[in-house]
Amino acid sequence: MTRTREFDVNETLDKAMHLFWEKGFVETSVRDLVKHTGVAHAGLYSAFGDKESLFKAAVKKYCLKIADEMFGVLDRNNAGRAEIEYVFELILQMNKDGRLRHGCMLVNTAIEFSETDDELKRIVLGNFNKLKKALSRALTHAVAAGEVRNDLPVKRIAIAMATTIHGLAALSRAGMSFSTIEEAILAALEQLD
Amino acid sequence: MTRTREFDVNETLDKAMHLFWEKGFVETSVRDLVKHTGVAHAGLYSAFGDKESLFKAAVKKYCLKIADEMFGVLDRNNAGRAEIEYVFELILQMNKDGRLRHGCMLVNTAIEFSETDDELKRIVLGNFNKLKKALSRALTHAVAAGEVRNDLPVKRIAIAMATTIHGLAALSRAGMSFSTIEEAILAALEQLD
DNA sequence: GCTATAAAAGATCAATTGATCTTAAATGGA
DNA sequence: TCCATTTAAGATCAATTGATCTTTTATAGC
Repeated sequence: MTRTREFDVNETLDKAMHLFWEKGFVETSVRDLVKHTGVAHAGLYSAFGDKESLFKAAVKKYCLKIADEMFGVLDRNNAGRAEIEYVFELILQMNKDGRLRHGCMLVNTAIEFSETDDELKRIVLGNFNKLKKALSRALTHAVAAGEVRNDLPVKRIAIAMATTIHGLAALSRAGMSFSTIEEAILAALEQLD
Repeated sequence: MTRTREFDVNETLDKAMHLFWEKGFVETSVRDLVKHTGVAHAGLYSAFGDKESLFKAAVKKYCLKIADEMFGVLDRNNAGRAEIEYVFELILQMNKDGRLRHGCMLVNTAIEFSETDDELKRIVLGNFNKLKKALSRALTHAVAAGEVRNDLPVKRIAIAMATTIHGLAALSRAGMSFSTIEEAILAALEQLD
């Protein structure tokens, strides 16, 4: 009884996410979004509400798609040292192939928004804590399995690693050299021995 | 033979710097600057040029005033472990008393600008490298003086510490808890033993 | 085929932006 | 005292913003 939508909502959200990831919220105009997604102004508004709602949907999609892709491996039942090393290896690889060229959308959002939007602040802090806990679990397993030094202060190292990862996100966006990124990652892993 | 300026240029730049530090470039309007500095629109333009020039002057002032205040101690002739510990202690203190509430202006600028403005990108990367080199020098002295483990990989740990400091800047702005900041700092210092 | 409905397209709105222009006030040497 | 010059104040400009409104097009049940 009604005209069918011609664009794919999920695909459009994905394109919007990448544009917001690159340019942030205020520097991305609705016209930019129209051009980049190929969806008309009214189409975006009917599907996602206003620009702010679209941005928040994009951030949530980033958490599910990108952050989970990067750190989901830590949630495996008996994730240990190998999974932690895999995460840092992946960060290195993503730096090399350009996937972290724009940094981390959550860190970018923290800088742009955490002082003015409580929901976004909660999302950013929540994801840091999620990463911290996942690292803690994996480190605990690693200690039990004798894969790391046995006096390792698990919670402290988990926080240090999560902090390093967030620092690397900022440095990646800033265009830091690959070799510097690599050194920071090697130092993070050497804390385990 | 001419009317004297009624406002102090340095003081005005300082006020503008703090507003830009808090809100970033695009979210700070010229009207905000007029209100916050108490200097009329034309006064700002005659003294600093356009908004972009004022922002860059503010970033350079931040480097000289804030960054030097935080890390200048590392440039002392024989800075060693004590000076490194002082820097991290200062970061902790500045988190506690709110001076890092808005994060680090250089990290904020990196996120907002390093993809679109080469001069600002150079300034941000240059300051990272300056910090890295200062830490390297101090670590080298610390190794020579036997203040840290003697197999310490100086360059790598310097990069790791600088990365941690940049991560802490992002987390501070994001409103991370004081205890988490403290744990990250303790982990950074424990790498020395 | 007809009609009610919703999507697509893009014109248009008021508000805000950075920047400029106009006017009035203040200064200090002649 | 007077005038050339610079500053201060703020009105104003064109451009851009997010959002809405209007018109056209496509759809699916009858």
